[in-house]
Amino acid sequence: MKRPTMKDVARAAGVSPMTVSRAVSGEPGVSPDTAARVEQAVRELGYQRNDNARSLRQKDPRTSTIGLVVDDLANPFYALMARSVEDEAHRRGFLVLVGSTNDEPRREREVIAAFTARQVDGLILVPTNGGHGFLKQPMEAGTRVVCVDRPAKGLAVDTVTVDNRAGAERAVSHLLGHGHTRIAYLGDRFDIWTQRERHAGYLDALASHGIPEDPALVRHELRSQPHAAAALAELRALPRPPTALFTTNDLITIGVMDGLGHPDPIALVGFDDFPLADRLSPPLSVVSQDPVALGATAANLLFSRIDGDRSAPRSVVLLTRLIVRGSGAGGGRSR
Amino acid sequence: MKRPTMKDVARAAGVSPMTVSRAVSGEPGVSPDTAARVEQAVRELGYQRNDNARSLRQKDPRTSTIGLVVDDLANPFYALMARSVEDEAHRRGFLVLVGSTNDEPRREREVIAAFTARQVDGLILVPTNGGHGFLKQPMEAGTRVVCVDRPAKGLAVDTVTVDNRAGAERAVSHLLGHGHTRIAYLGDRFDIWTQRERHAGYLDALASHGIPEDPALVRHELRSQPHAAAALAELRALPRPPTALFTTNDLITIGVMDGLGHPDPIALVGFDDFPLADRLSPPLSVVSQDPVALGATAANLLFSRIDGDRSAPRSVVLLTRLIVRGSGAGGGRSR
DNA sequence: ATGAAAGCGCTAACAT
DNA sequence: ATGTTAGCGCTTTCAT
Repeated sequence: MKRPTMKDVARAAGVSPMTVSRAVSGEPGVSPDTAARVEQAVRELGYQRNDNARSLRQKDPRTSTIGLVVDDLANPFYALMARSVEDEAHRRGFLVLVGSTNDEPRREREVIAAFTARQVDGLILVPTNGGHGFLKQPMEAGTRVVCVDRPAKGLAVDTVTVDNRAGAERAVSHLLGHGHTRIAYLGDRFDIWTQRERHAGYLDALASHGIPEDPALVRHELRSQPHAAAALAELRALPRPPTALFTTNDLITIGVMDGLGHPDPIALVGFDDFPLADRLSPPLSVVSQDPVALGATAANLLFSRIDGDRSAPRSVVLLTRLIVRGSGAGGGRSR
Repeated sequence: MKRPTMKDVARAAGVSPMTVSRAVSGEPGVSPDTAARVEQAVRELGYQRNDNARSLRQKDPRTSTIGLVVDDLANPFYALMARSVEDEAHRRGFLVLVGSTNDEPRREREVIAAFTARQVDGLILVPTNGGHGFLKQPMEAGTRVVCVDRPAKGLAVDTVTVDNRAGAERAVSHLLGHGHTRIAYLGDRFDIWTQRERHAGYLDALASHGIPEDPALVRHELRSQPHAAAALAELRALPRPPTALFTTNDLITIGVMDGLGHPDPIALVGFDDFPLADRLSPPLSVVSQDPVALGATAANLLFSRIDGDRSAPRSVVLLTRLIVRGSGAGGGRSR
């Protein structure tokens, strides 16, 4: 039972393969009568056009396939983004190949190489911190690229991010506004661009309120919930412990939660909203970003490039939103 | 700047295209000296083999691409599954096309048709409730199919599920063991196989404890958190309200949470574990299933089929686990 | 409206 | 070890 080809359909319908091609692709120049006979043969044989072969020969060399390369598809944030990209692609008749990098430059390269070898028309990329020179030649050959969530150093392509720095600044200012002066920063890997931005926003807020930075209150490289919990315990053991916390992603926020109430209450604002954040005690105040909007914006940019837009690379910054729920007011001298 | 082909590389290296083919694919019969010259030309031109063209001509007609079709990629459960499938695929040098169906048979067909038109070697499918006759011809033509999370009615393929019925039975028995006799069932769309199974498990537990079923306590079609919350309110207004709840997915569990404490406390066991379920008040007792294991198992089955396994379709049932955290003990006469 | 010939980029099969 | 020929399934181009 091999896959039938146009030749088989042509034989069954008593026409030439070329006529089948036209009929199957809905092109003009086929009489209604012939079209019906072809359709009949297609149904009988269960014929389906081989789109790989098709795109090999077509004048317009598109495969109608894009690649989506994220840090980790299992991360709800990227899952939402992926779904959003998929919907935009589906609307346009495009398919989506997905790959996770684990933030490893080597795996990123492997995945992208496999994608371009399949002739994807474009790539939506959450870039790792590694170099991206390997993208130059595919891009010259026509592969369009859009970065999302973070920019790729030295890569001049459309990029969609959120205002990480301003969002962090607002979060920390909120804590400052409640009278806190000793605000700890709990962050993830500092080699991730978003983390550096959020740290800069933290410093911005302190500076604009005339609070000197205390290095003892800054922790980077918190890569898991236990790391975050341990960091909080250390901070608590300080001679002058913080009265408030700024956590830079949901994992850290959650990791730190259990230690919020005792011995003294500590205020908290976290980056990233997540389900149930409003139902915890205390309800968590967070900076929220919209992964669906990120994905849709990136996809729209990519498709306009695929459709021929050759203008200069654009940089789109989406806004974050501070959601005040209560955890930012507790602790400190305000209570 | 068109994409260079083997011909271009051949010219640059002063050899025939066939030699380039052999060199690039690492096949024997190329002198080290020639291989080096080819490699040099490849680098200079930024050549990359066109794998679509390759698979068109190869004896073994594989594309090393599989399709993953889920209900909704944004759902954390399927996102975890997808990541797990992707990892298995990556290990074997396969790529993954993804598509969401929204549980709509029509979109399922569209997505699968687009996948098979790209000659995917196999499909991992969370089937909708619609018919799957359209899969027959691709399968005869060599496309392997594995169902996951739920079976496809009338489709004889490998299927990986969890013991939904037994898991539900255990959950409800747990509540019965705490003295509850009026246990409500709050379920999602009854046309979803997993929901019917969980409902059957609910009835099993009642029956084995000699408790008659009370139709007033059974609610289906709860498709969102507000629906679930409203259903609980109605149940509470009953002359003889339930003292415990069995909820059949995380959305319903969460939707119902706010109404758990007042006016009377109600016990709860939910199907599906989710992040922070242990940190809510009360901590939620749940039946947990492992999406990563589901994905990995399905992928392994699929790849063994792709590798030539022609044995009869298998059905793999993974076990769920009852996680007792406290919410199952409250309410009822046990307090 | 239909078909024949050529060729997309690659590799199987058969030379040499 | 290397090259030549043919052809995968399709569409372009140019007939008719």
